[in-house]
Amino acid sequence: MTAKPRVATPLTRKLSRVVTLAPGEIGTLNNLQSTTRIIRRNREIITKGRKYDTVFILIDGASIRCRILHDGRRQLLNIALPGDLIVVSGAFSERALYSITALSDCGPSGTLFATAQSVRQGTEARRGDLLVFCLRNCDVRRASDRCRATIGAGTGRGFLLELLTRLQVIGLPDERSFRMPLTQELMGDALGLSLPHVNRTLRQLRDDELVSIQEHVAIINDVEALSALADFSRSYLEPFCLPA
Amino acid sequence: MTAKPRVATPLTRKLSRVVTLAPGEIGTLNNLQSTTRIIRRNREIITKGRKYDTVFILIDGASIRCRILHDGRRQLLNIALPGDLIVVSGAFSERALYSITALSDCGPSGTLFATAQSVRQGTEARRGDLLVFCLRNCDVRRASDRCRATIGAGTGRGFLLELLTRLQVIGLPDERSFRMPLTQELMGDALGLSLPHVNRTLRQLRDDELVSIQEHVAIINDVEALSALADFSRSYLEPFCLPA
DNA sequence: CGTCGCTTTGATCATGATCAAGGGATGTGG
DNA sequence: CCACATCCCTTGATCATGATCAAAGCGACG
Repeated sequence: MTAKPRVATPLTRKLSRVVTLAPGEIGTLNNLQSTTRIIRRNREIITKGRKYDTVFILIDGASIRCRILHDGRRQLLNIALPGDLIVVSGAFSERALYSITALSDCGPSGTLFATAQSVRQGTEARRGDLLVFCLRNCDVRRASDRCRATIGAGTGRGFLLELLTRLQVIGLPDERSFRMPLTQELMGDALGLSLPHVNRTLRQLRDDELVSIQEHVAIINDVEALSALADFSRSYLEPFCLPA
Repeated sequence: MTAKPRVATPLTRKLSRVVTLAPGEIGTLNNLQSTTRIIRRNREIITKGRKYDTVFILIDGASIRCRILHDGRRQLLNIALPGDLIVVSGAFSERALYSITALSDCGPSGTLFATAQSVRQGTEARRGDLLVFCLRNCDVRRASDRCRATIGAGTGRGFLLELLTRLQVIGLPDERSFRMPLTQELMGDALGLSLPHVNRTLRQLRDDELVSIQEHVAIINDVEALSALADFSRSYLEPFCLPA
């Protein structure tokens, strides 16, 4: 047993579910936090049409990728949480397809970034590629599961469960509550529902004592009942078992 | 057993949009067709919970990945067309999360499969990994765009455009028509709409002379008008430009 | 010839959008 | 310290979109 750096950052926690990380790799990946950028809340992390020479991984905070419909409505295409890939276009010499906006303020404990290039450094190159591929795989599963939240039963009621489960993977102090990064308006944009309707649904869930959101903190009182109501299964978050 | 290496298979066409393929690679990838499996229409290609030792790529035909909600409704999570990755769980020693069902009958010109393992063979290993990663990237974009079709404007009217565009990428004899692989019921399951409603929407589009579907052949009469109506942009299908 | 799978259409009902108004917290300038 | 502005949440009333229930048409095929 060696001297122990921080064992668990979001990125290493997430990857550990997917791959068996060597102790050395954990240290390397934890050091990614050094590559920081200052971005304010509601500012663009990535600008549509620009070229980036690296691949970005979100280390802390939350960000959204969205597009604007021609009638002015906004549509969230992705919500990134710590440990998630944000852009891979840098791996190809391609322009970013969408802008990406920070939901959290920046600063010492704010939204930080790492490049996949630096993920590759310190690990053998092919191994680094594999790690990025694993992250990308998570994206596919998540996007696919987004269909469930949107199309599926209990319209949108599984949304909070998705956030909870994703945050649990990367570590939560409390197993049933988390800080809600989205306003009700954004939840509507993510789910294709109107703001009043989101509000009423949450109100209903609160009345049923399943969920409460206060002061930007969501508390899931009855995960079981809500899962049944929303037809939610967390199987899509089950770890891969990669041969070390 | 055709001796002649066809220059353009769906897989190489699709990859060519994303990567610069070396002539030798094209030949190798075309030969993937040799690894065939016999699967009948409506039969499972992949069974949920089973383990597979390879990664599957769909060469011909169409297949769907779906889940059943507890009220019995069916929900399509993915529609795979030729050149698409079907399962990557084989790359990890993981069980398949969902079953996958063939939409087309099998046979000499039916649904064929290739393993990503064989994609790796004949190309340098890291290069092969990259190709698989590119395919996986396409999945992310597509799944992300699925949100558009589902949540976005013109509820479901962009669906036909998505299929058209994806099929154009891998090659179509006619630029505005294609063979429709889905029944109206399945379209409903994909979009979260009821069968009668899908039918009425199509009926409306036909009355407006934008789209007609007859004998399983869809004809898009006015791509421009339909794109505007559905808020469809095909930018997400723009090629990466990978440094050769 | 009858069954089956797929499409078509109608009538009614419910979910969720839209429009509208107000409330509470936080912040900012006078 | 107050006026006021802004952002976000809350709630009500009405309206439209799409679900549900029901029935029938229509090929294909054994």
